[in-house]
Amino acid sequence: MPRPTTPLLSQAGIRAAALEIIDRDGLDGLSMRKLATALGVSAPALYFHYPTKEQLLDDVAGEIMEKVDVSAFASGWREGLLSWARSYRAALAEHPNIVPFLARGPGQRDASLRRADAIHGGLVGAGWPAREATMIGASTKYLVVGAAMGSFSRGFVDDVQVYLNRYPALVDAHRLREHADAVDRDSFEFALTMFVDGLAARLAQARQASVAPSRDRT
Amino acid sequence: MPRPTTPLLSQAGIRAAALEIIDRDGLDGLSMRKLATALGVSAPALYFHYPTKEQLLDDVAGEIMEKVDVSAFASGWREGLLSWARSYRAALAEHPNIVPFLARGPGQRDASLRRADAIHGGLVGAGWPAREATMIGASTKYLVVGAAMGSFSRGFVDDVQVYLNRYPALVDAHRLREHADAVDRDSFEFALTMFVDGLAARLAQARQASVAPSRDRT
DNA sequence: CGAGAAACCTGACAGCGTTAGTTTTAGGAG
DNA sequence: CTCCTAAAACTAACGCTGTCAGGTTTCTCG
Repeated sequence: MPRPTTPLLSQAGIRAAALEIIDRDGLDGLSMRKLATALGVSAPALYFHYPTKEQLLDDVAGEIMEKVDVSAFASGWREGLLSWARSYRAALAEHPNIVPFLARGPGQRDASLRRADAIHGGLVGAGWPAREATMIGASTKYLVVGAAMGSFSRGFVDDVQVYLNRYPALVDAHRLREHADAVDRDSFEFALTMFVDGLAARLAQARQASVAPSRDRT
Repeated sequence: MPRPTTPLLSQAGIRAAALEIIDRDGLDGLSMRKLATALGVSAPALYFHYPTKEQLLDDVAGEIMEKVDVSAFASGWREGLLSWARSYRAALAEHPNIVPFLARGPGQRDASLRRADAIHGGLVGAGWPAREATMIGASTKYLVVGAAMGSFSRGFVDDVQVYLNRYPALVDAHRLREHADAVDRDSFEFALTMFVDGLAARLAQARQASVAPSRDRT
């Protein structure tokens, strides 16, 4: 019974089902056949709507990235950067299983470039040199992506004995696992604050230097 | 001709060959059959030395992490942190294709915990509260892992556009790559500096507060 | 009303990680 | 020196994967 009277599939529907499976079963848990079954369809039917699995994942990732907010640079570079970083992290934390995929592809889709442009422009507009604006953007992204992948706290085992005997500095670390998510969130916020504080100090110093230039060693 | 007079395989040899393929062909480019062929052996022979591909990759990753240096905390938390972060990044940058794999593994092997112990201990010994030491460790790892994921190839490409506009004659992938690497390296160093500066300011402030406590607004 | 494209189907291919069962050799026991 | 077990390789095969070819039905348009 091919060619149904009303189409069974759509790109949006495929994306939604794919993301659901990824969230539930992990990235490796998504296969085209399983996805097709979930949609009540045979696997090759998907290829009518998406040329390849990679393209599909690219689109899913793009959809997630839509929630990233780069609009707050209007209220200052600090606000813009914080808002960008937080919304970025929140978007990834909502679908952590897709993060490993982001490690791969070139992913320089159009929307991604537009975001990069908004960030860079916001920073330069606030007085940052272009070169440093690039580095700030890259740095912030490091933080977000690293935090999304890292999950530092999950690296600890739950066996207290191990720590007591062999890793004396980590005696309390076993507790980390219980509130792993909270630790990760706090650590990200901590890192972001430290980084932005460092930036602010640098910018203040640069401005002072440009007012009274070339006066080393007061 | 099974059971050769002298063993054809060893764990170390398998690891070395696997890493070579990963470096050359990427993580997806490594298959057990290809690895076996490269070693002049049939695929199932590998399973005599490694129970699973995941375990093999785990070991390869562990070998790479051996080069990470956590010894410099003896010279102060700042030196320790910088040395750890830089050697960590260097180790990952040398084999960028394996980084996506690290996204998975919780890395709770023995060596990994020993490193975590050294870092945490070094920070606490230098006067950081335990909770903040945890967050500093996590934050630094975020930075390193995020940077290792190659932000440039995968995101902040606007600078490439600038580069192309400025030097239109040099649409040379090689130079472009070099430039991208340089931006990544500089950005990492920048992020690390800003972060550590922020930390230093916080520690100084905390010490001052503990000397003259609860005196807001001088 | 006929043609062609759209949207599904079944069947198949090569490659994947891994298991089962076989074969030859090495190393130690009697 | 012989026998036996365990080691270290082999071939064959299973179920899974992403993807392609080709067939079938239905919708849309001239």
